[in-house]
Amino acid sequence: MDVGKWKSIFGRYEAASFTVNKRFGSMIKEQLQDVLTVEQQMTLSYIKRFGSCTTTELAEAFCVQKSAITAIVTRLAEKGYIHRIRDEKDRRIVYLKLTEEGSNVFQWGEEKVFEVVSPYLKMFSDEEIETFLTLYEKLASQVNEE
Amino acid sequence: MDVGKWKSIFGRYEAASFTVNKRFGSMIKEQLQDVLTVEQQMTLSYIKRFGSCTTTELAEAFCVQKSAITAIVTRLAEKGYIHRIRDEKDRRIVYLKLTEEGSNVFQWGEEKVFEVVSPYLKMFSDEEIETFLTLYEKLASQVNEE
DNA sequence: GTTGAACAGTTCAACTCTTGAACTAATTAT
DNA sequence: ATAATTAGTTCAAGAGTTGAACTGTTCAAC
Repeated sequence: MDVGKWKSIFGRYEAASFTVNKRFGSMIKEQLQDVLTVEQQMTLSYIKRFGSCTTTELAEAFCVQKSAITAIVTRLAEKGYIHRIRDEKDRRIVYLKLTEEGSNVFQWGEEKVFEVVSPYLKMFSDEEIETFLTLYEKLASQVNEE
Repeated sequence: MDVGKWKSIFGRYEAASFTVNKRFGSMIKEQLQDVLTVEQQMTLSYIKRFGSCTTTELAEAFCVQKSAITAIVTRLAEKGYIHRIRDEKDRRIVYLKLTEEGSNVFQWGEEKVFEVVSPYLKMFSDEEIETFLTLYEKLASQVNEE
């Protein structure tokens, strides 16, 4: 019931996320120049966080087909940012790890993204940012339960 | 000062937005089937909201080059969802309008997106959702000031 | 009035990302 | 041993994007 209320809330969410995503996306892309694409930076980030991971894991985390990950990883490997290492026990599995250079490039990119995003986060009061993040994280964890 | 605090806040924001964007994006894409892409739906949405608009306007709103908009609009026009109408006074300008069919398809798509997103918004209390949206909108408006 | 700058939009080649189907190779189940 | 499953890749096709070059139109300065 009260469909109108939810349509209105949905509309507000839609508008805010559209603006934030498009603007941040564009600014981040600009900062990463021709060194990395946004998807490539996120891929390095994921591998960095877990130390190493598989194509299948990345595909699930990014909500895409495995072949999409293969393409991204191949480009990153060609640039020398990623190693492919076969599991010795189960030789179907390929572990992805950052190279030294990949780790450095990721660090550089992460700093660029930080420089884009953090000025806007700093416009909030401590209480506001904590409240906002808590609710955003709640949304994320709910969306994450499939 | 206190760089660590902001790195931590940034990290939380990054993680939450990654999850929400990837999951919602994937679910919305699935719902829109082969009828519309997410970008196409957003394009119809923008035109619907303003009644009519130009390539330049869309390029600014979407933070992309005008040639990217031309490509999307061409595909939508080929499907019969958009009309291109030249301004009689300034013949450089092309107004984009939804056709009857375009309007219907947009309505259908918007309902699909609503069905994906609204269940998650409904998991929040009235107060939470209001707080969250207010802060998200504040972020959006700050990001929007170029 | 003519000329040149600016503007709106399109075209094109090149690239990234994505899907889905077909495939290889390895492991597991029956 | 055979069949099913799993991990990953390859490939063709299509969407979205950029940036440069282009058409056509308007406007400003001389």
